[in-house]
Amino acid sequence: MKRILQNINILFDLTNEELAVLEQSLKIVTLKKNDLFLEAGTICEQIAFLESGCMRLFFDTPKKEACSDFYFENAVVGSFASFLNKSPSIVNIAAIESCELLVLSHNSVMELTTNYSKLSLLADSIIREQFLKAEKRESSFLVQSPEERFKNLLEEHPKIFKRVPLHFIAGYLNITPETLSRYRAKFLV
Amino acid sequence: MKRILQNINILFDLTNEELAVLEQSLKIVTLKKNDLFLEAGTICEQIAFLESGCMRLFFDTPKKEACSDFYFENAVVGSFASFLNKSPSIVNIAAIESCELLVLSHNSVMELTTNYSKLSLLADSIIREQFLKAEKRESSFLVQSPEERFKNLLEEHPKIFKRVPLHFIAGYLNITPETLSRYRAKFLV
DNA sequence: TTGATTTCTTGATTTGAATCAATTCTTTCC
DNA sequence: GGAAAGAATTGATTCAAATCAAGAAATCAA
Repeated sequence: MKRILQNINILFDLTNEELAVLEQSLKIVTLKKNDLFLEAGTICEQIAFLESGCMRLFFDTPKKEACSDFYFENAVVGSFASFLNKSPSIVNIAAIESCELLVLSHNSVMELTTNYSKLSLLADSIIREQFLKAEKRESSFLVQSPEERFKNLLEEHPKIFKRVPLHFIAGYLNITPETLSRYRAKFLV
Repeated sequence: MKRILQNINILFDLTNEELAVLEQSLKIVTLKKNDLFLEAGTICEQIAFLESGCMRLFFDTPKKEACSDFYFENAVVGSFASFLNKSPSIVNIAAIESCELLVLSHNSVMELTTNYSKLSLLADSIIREQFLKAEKRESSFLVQSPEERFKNLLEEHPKIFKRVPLHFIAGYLNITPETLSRYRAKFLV
């Protein structure tokens, strides 16, 4: 059984039936580096659990690609704004490394959450998590300086620097790669 | 009947029973200018519909209050992150003007959404809306310059400038009041 | 392996916004 | 109504990060 299913099972104590239907609904998808999971302008029709690899969410901009979020093993991947509203996405999501995803279609999600109460709890819990993340992210822009954001990321998620190209991290922090490079030199990373 | 209930009724075509239970659950609260609806560190135990007046959401920071969102008539007010997770809020919400609020407790929301399908749809729709808003807001920081954010706000929500003190707007745009003042002079507002 | 991209670093310069400071304009409320 | 507090403007200066510009290092592909 996939690691992600194990984790979900541990947290939500699924019945055999729930586990079975969830497993049947999940489609395994592999992406190569740089492959798009979601393209801005299209509707996010699916949500995925990231079994292995890492990905990034980014906005299109004239000059650069404004990287905005990273996903690692066990993350839930997708644009909830687009998925839930069935509206065109304003974000892209792409693989940074080769990735293995367990994908749920919109229909599957609806079916699973309406018919299985524990899966509905799982969905709720994922949604709740998103709200926390969004609030923290917004606060980071409003209350921290770029340098503070850098130090904070370094402290809380040092592994990101091992796996993600620095120019993506620069985008996430909303600074240029040059500035990130100087921060790194300054703090002896 | 309160305007907000009318609007909800129009959108969701409630039954008489639904309308009645919703109305019974709503508690009318009035706030004076600067009164707090939610204080950072406490759990957001209630969500409100703003019947009249306007409010702001802001983060605590050492120097300034980093204003982050505004609410006007018909808005849904609260920290979803704190409300849904029952976790301490990292945001404050306060009245900018005298406000009349229709308040729902956490229990009421749970009861209403589990027992009345149309009210559950209403809740879902509010949640969906939040995701769209959060994604747009994040994109504004990553893809727009401060000056572009200003011009955009001026174009899309000119009335904000009529009702909200400028230093709050400056916080929302993540610039100083001085800079906002100069933008205004530059664009002849 | 080597040549070619791409990524990262380092330096010099520019620039936009913050800061500091002073004044005017508005509210608020005794 | 007038004093006091708060909000907004305007100017001078500083500063942090962007930009511009090479190079170095690493990755990729032929």
